[in-house]
Amino acid sequence: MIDIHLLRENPEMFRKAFKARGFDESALEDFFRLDSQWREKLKDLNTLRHEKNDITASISSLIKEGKDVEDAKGKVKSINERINSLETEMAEIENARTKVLNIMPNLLHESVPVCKGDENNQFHSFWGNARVYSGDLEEFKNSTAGKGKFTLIERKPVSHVDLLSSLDLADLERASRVSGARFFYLKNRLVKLELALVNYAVDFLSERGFNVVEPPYMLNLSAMSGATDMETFKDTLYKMEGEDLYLISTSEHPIASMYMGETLESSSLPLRIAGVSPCFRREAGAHGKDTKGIFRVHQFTKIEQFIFCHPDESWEFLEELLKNSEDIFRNLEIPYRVVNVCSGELGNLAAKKYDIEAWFPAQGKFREVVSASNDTDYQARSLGIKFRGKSGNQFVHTLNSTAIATTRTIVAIMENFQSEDGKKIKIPEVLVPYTGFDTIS
RNA sequence: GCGGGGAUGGCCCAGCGGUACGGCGGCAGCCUGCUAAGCUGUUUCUCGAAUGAGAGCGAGGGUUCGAAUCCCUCUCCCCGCGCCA
Repeated sequence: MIDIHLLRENPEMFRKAFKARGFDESALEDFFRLDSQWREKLKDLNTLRHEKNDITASISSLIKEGKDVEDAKGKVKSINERINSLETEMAEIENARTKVLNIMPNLLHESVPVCKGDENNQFHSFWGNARVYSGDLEEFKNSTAGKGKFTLIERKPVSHVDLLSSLDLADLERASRVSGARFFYLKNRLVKLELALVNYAVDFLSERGFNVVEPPYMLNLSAMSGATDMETFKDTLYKMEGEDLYLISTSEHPIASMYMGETLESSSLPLRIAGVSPCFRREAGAHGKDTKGIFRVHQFTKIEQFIFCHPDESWEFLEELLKNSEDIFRNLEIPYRVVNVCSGELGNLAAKKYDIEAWFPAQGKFREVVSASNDTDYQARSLGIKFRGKSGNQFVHTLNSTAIATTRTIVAIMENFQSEDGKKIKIPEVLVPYTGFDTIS
C-alpha cells in the first residue's frame, strides 16, 4: 500500500507514476473525493465522542453526589445514535477508500524505463558464451544489443520436452491424468538434480549471510493480501476449499508476512532470509504458452532471497540480490542477460525490477529465470512491518529475488548442457558434489 | 477432538465495571572531571497548522450512561487427556 500522507501532500508524484505504468488516473480523483469526505466525518465523529466522554465522566461524579443521572443518560443515548450512524457511513467510505488505495501502484525509481511491453525492457548486461543456432542469431543479437558473446552451433539442441521422455526423466502424461495439464512426475536423476539445485542454493545463500527458512505453504487471507496485491494474484492463487487458506505462489509471501504487525529493533536490520518452498500457481490466462514440458507448471520448487532493511539502504540491497542471483547462474555456467523491467510491466508492489533471462538454445530465446524487486515500503506498509528509528517508527523496505526456480533452471541446464547428439546432459561442475554424478544419459 | 489456563504498548507484568500501574529496553536531555550509577522527560495509531481531540488491552459482536474488566462467537498460545507421521 502506498503512503496515504505522501499521497495527500504530493498527488503529482503519484500521477506521474500512474501515467508511466499505464494506470487509470481516475483512481486518484476517487481517492481524494472519498478521503475528504472521510476526514470531514471523522471531525464530527470525534466531536460527538468528546461530548459523550464528558457526560459519561460527569455521571460518575453525579452518582457519588447522589444526584439524578437519568437526564444525562438520555443525552448519551441520543449521542450514541448519531455516533452509530456516523460510524456506519464512515466505514463505507473507508472501505471504498481502502479499495482504491489497494490497487494504487508503488512509485517508480528514476532509473526505470518508461514504456509498455516486455520487448521494451531495457537491456542491462550479458554474461557467458551462448550456444546459438544460426537461425536464432538475429534474435540473439537483438536481445543483447550486440554485446552477447556466442558460439555458433550447427544443430539446434533437442527440446527439453523430448529429452524428458527419451531419457526417462519425467512422466507428463500420467501426471496430466491424475492432476491435469502442467503437472509432472519428475523421475530418476532429474529428481537428484532438483535436490542438488536446492542444496546448492541453500549453501550459497547461507555463505552470503542469509538465514534459511522453510515457510508454511499456505497463508490466510490477511497475510496473503498484506504480502501481495490480491487484485493481480487472485488468478494465480489456489484457495483451499472451506478454509481461510491459500497455497503460496512463492515463499516471498510467507517470508514477508513472517513479521506482519511487528516493530523491529533497528539493530536487527538488515534481515536476510532465504526461503525454500514449493510454489503453486494456477497460471490462469497462460493458455497456449509453453504448454509442453516443465517450463511453465502449476507447481515448482524455488529458493528465494528476501531482505528487510532500512529505507536508506534498499537500493544497494537490490544490487546485492541481483549480484547473488547472477553469481549463481555464472557458477552454473548458464549464459544470461539482465534487463531493467520497464514501467508498464512492473507489478504494483515493485519500484524497480531486474529480470535475469537465461539463454535457452533450443528455444532460441532468452527466458525469465530470476526476478529481483525492490518493493520499498509498499509491502511493509500493507503488512505493518516497522522498525524503531531515531525519529520514531518507520516502515522497513522489503526486497525479494529468485535465487533458483528449479524447473526453469533444470530446463536451462538441459538445453545448455546437452551433448551434440542430444543424448546426454552434462551436470554443471558446481552441482556435481551435490548430485554425485556428472552426466545424465 | 475433550477438559483446564491464557492473550494488555518493543519486551515483562498489574488492573478484573468509572476511562491502562509498574519494571526493563529504546530515544532525548540533565548531572557526574572517565563508555558506570543516578535524575527528568519521552516511547502506538488517526484527525488537526497548533493548544488539542479521538481511538487502542488477540479479532468480531452484545449488555451498560460508561467495558481491558461482564456475556456470546471466533483465532492463536500453554498444560493435561485422546489421536497421529
